[in-house]
Parts: sequence; C-alpha cells; structure tokens
Amino acid sequence: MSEKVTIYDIAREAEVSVSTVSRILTGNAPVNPETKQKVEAVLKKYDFRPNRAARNLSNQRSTMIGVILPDITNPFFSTLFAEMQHYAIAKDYSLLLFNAMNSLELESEGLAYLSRHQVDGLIFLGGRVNEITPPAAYQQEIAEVSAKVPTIIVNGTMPDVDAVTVCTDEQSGIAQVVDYLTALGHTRIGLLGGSDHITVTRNRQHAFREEMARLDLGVNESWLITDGFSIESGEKVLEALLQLPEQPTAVIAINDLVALGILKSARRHHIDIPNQLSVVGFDDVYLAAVSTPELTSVSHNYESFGHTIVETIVNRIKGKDVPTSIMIDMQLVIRDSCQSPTVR
Amino acid sequence: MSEKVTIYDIAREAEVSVSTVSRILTGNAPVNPETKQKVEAVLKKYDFRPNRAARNLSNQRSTMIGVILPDITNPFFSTLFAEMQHYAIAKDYSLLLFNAMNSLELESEGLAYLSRHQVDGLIFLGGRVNEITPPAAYQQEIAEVSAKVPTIIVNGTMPDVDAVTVCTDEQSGIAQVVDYLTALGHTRIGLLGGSDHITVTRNRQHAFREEMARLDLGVNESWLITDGFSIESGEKVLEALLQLPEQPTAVIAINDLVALGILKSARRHHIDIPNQLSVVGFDDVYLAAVSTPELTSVSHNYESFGHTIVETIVNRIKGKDVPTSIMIDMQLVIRDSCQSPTVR
DNA sequence: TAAGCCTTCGAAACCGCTTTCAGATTGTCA
DNA sequence: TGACAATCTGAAAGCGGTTTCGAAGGCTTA
Repeated sequence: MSEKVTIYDIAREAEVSVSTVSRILTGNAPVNPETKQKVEAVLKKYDFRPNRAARNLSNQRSTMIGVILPDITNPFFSTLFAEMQHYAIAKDYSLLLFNAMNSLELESEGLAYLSRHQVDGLIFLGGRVNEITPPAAYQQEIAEVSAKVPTIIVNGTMPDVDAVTVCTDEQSGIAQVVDYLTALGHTRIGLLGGSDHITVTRNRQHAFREEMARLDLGVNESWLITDGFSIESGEKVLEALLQLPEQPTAVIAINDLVALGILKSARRHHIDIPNQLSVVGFDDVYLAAVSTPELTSVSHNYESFGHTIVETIVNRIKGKDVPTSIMIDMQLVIRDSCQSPTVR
Repeated sequence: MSEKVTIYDIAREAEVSVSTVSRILTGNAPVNPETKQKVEAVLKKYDFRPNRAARNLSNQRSTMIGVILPDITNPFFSTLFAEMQHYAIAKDYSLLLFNAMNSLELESEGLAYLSRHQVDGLIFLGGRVNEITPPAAYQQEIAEVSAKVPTIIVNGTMPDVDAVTVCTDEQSGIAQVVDYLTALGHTRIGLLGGSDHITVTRNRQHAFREEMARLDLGVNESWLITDGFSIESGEKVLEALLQLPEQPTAVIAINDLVALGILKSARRHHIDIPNQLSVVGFDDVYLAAVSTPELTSVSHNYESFGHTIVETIVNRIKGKDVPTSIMIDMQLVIRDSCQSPTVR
C-alpha cells in the first residue's frame, strides 16, 4: 500500500508529460522510439498497471462481458463457461458471471446486477431465452437491455429483441444420431426428456421427426416423453416408457444427464444397455465418458463453441459487422451405449 | 444511449447540489427528509444508477472479490461458487471468477488478472494453496498479493502468507464415517484416492489413522492408495486394491468422483456394492444422490460454507477483526452404498 | 534562408462520483 | 433577544486515467 504509483509519477520520473505516458500505454498515438524506451523502463521499474476504474471512467467502457446462465453446476454450462472465459481473457475482456440458480425470476436480478456493472456486452446461455413463450415482462426486460448493450443469445431466441443468436445445429446433430441408429438396424426410436416449453427441446423433436420422415420411418408419438433435464427426469421418463404396451429399441435422450438417469433406471429394472436398449445422450458432457456403459453422445466442440460466442460478442462490441445468426455444428461421439437391436 | 444521466442532471432537476444527491445515494450524511424525498422522486424518474467506474475511482475500491479455483466443472467447486456468489451479491459485492483449468501455472495469470481488476479481496479455493510443498515462486506470488489485498484460503495453507484460512473439519468428517462403518461391523477399512502432495488428502489420512487408533483398530497401509481426484482415479484405485492379497470390507473415497469411479470399476468386476464392499464418498456432490447405488457421503453444508467464506472476506475487507482460522463442520449423509459386512 | 509540413509533445479539460470544508439556516437556551 | 450549537447545504478539489488542441521542433523544398 505504500506505493500508489500513477502515470503522473511515471511521467515525472521519465521527464515527459502524462499524455506521453498515456500514449505509450494505450498505443494509439505515435511516440518517439527513444522517449518510448525511456518511459517503458520506468514503467517496468514500478511494474505499473493503469488504474482500471480511472481508465473505465475515461473510456466509458468496462471491458467486461456479462454472462447469465441458469446453473453453473450443470457440466454443460460450466464446461462452456470455462472455455469462454479462457478465450475472453486472451482477448482482454473479462467475463462476469451471474448464476441464476435455475430461477427465471432471479435472472431479473442478474440483469440489474450486470447493468450496474456496466458490462460492454451480455451473453444469455439458456434460461429465459430458451422459453418458447416467455412472459411478456421477461421479454420486455431483455429487449430494453439489448437496446443498450450488445447482446447475444445462445441456443434460444427472443422475439423483437436486438440480439445475435448462436445456436447449435440440432438438425444435423439429431440427423447423425438417427442415421447412426438406423444404420445399426433400429427403426423403433424414442426421444426422451426435455420440456415442451423449451426451444431446444422443440427443435430437437422437430429435427427428429424430419429425419425419421426422410428415412421413411414412422415416429411413435408416445415415445416422445418430456419431463425435464435432470438425472431424475431421466429415471422418470424411462419408467413412463416401460408402462407403454410397446417399447422402442433405441432412445435418444435430450441431454446426457437424462441419459444417465435412463441408465440408472434401466439398471434397476435389469434392462441391459446396450443389449436390450440402445441409448444416446446429447451434449457430451464429461460424465458421458465415465458412466457405465460409456455414453454415445452428440458432442459440441466446447472449445470452438465458446470461442465463437466470445468472438462474436467482442466483434459486436467493437462495432464490426456480425451475422445475426450463427450455427455451431455438433458431432456424434460413439461409445458403448448402442448396438444393433437384438431379435426377440 | 440518448440518456446519459449523471448526478449533475439529477441535482439540477431537483434543484439541489450534487453533493446532496451524492449524500442521498451513499446515505452517509444526514439530509433533510423533504429534500431527500424531492431528490428521490427525480432519481426514480430517471431510474438513476450511479456510474460504477466513477464511484470506484473515487472510493478507491471495486467491491469485487476475486475467486481463483482449479476447475469450475467440478461440482464441488461449482456448487460452492454458486452459493458464494448468491450471498456476495446480497452483500453488495461481486464475485469475479478465474477458472485455472487445473493448471497451477495458470493461476499466475489469474492472479495478474484479478489484480488488474483491483479486487478488494481474494479467495483461493484449492489449487496451489492445497499443495503441501508449493514451489517457492508460487508461495512468493501469493505472499505478495496477500500483503496488499485481504485474502482467504479455503482448505489449504500457505506458509508465511497473511491470509485467513477456512477449512472443513476433516477430523470430524472422517470420524463420523469411521464410527458409522465400525458401527455397521466393519473393521477392515481402506481410504482411497487423493494425492500425497495435497493438504486435504493428508489431513484426511491423518484423521483416518487417528480415529482408527482411537477405536483400537489397525490400519492396513496398503489400503491407503492415492491416484488423484477424478472418476478415472477411482477406477484405477479399485483395480489396484483388487490386486492385493487381502481386501477391506469398506472403503472411504477421498471424494465423490473417486467414489463414482470405484462404483463403476466394481460394476465391471461384478462386485456388488454395498453387499460385497461398502463405499462412502466425500463432499456430497449432487451426483452422489443419483448414482447407483446412491452414495453415502460426507456433506458440506454448501450454503453455510459459502456464506461463511464470503462473510469472512467481507469482514476482512471492512477491517473488522476476523479469526485467522475458521472450521466448517461436515455431516455424514447416509444413503445406500454401505451395509454390514457379509461373512464369507 | 525562409516557407511549409509532419512528427512529437505538453497543458488542460473531461469522465462521474465522493467528500472536505466552510457557510447558511434553524433551533435552543439563558 | 442574543449567543451558540446543531443541521443541512453547496462549491470545489480530488480520484487516475484519456484525449483534444495547439505549439514546438525537425525536416524538406524552393
């Protein structure tokens, strides 16, 4: 605390004016190489770091990007967040996280929190933006904030909101799974988990119906059962499936947690996976690789996913042109939870 | 962007001086109720929020607390972080997270990152501070930063560093487990997972030996196998155990992930849990409740754990007296992964 | 050698808020 | 009614940077 070095001190010691020091610091004005060297020596001597608050005040920006997500405990979000943060820091931005604890209401507090911080950009990962018909008040809030600060919405949309959307290519992801399963010989396929009011769920269901139709396979609507996104949901959804008179030979889970729930429930019912039932997950969370059996899943490339998000928001912040909608591709990762259907 | 309301605008419209407005905003000086009401009306009219950068600059603080942790993907850390953040916001502080991606080296970058942000406080969760003998350079770095900003270290220590430590009560946690297992009839108990150079591991091993000794039970040192903290480690460690001529009837895992790995590996070897082997985990992460069988584990009360951490750092920031070391208690949560040893 | 241009530098204003310090107002008590 | 204290208010000086604007100096060119 003894030292409180400012650019004035630097300037005095280097025998130049503060503006020269500032020019060197920001690098946006030419300065004589000799003076520059001289000043830089002093800078180094004191290990000088410009005061962030002062700089922010002067620049009218914070170089912080706000992130609102529903649950940092969910490996999908935490993995993605980690990648985003890594890349953001490399680009000299900071990520300020707000974890909404699975409460859509709490997101309002998050919005207030982040705008109090005057973030330069805002990223929505799931939550409200994933609701198919969000309450008007929520939409209004997001519309207001996105009018002021560059906003991007991941895997969701908000009508009448000025935001770039970054979406994973459900279409292709589902198609890959269906093609894989049918290649194994499956024709009776279910899609389990998710919620009817969530965009991602609807998109995947839609893609599923389309791909099945394309292959001239029927879809049994009673095999599309929604119940949420958790491991518990997965358990319940398999229970429900087992009540039906007929069962599929393969099921696609809306995400890996649901798939893990299905695995757990199947174990309890002595259903051998993949022998009696093939299961594929979605998101390829790190848990997929450690379950028994290891889960075949549709993977995001988290690294490039995260980078794309950050790249996009940074470009928007800098006023560069950015496409209003970006697609992230997904890839099937084959492990041990599927095999050809056994003839019974 | 049209509106750029400052306290000058507010002052003008309310026909008072800026200092009066400021006094109302900060609340640290008396102001006439009538004027106050008048000003507050204007404040509300414009939905005025004081500029954070300006306020920080003037106050010489950021009201941000930095958090360095090794892996936000690990449910222990993400759960704890979520609680911390929730409480911090309630106390008008913000948490700035740095995820070190399991790299001790990267933590240096994190330190630089957070001090660039001029955080008012710093929290270390795991990582370097958990190393029994950290490289001198690391220690030096932390010593320097902790000399400048209030620091707290969770579940670890750093010699010669001015920081408050908040630790979970391993002693009691282990004792509860051992007592529970012995009450079930176990006498042959192992402790699996963790790393020899990590404080928490050593503490738990120490506590384990003590409690066993207290109960006049011997500990078989070959049943203390370390291999890391991941699910994979759990698998490996059980494999190793199975190579031994004699096996325990119960094992304590260093954390839940290792326990899950043990479960997975046991399944492969057709070892029935808990029938042939009792397993207990540590940390009581949400995955513990959804494994098969559901895992008996030693639980932190994450809520009060997180609150205590934040409370402590805030008190230190405010200059209040704070004990230099705080203990958090743990509690055994009994589920389905243990039973009395079967006579063979 | 003088005129003109380009490069580099410094003084000063500004970003928006907090706080000190002194002055104005009101109230209290003798 | 006057003196004094207690409250409340306003002007102005920071906080630590960035940036504009004008001036000084060096160089080229006629």
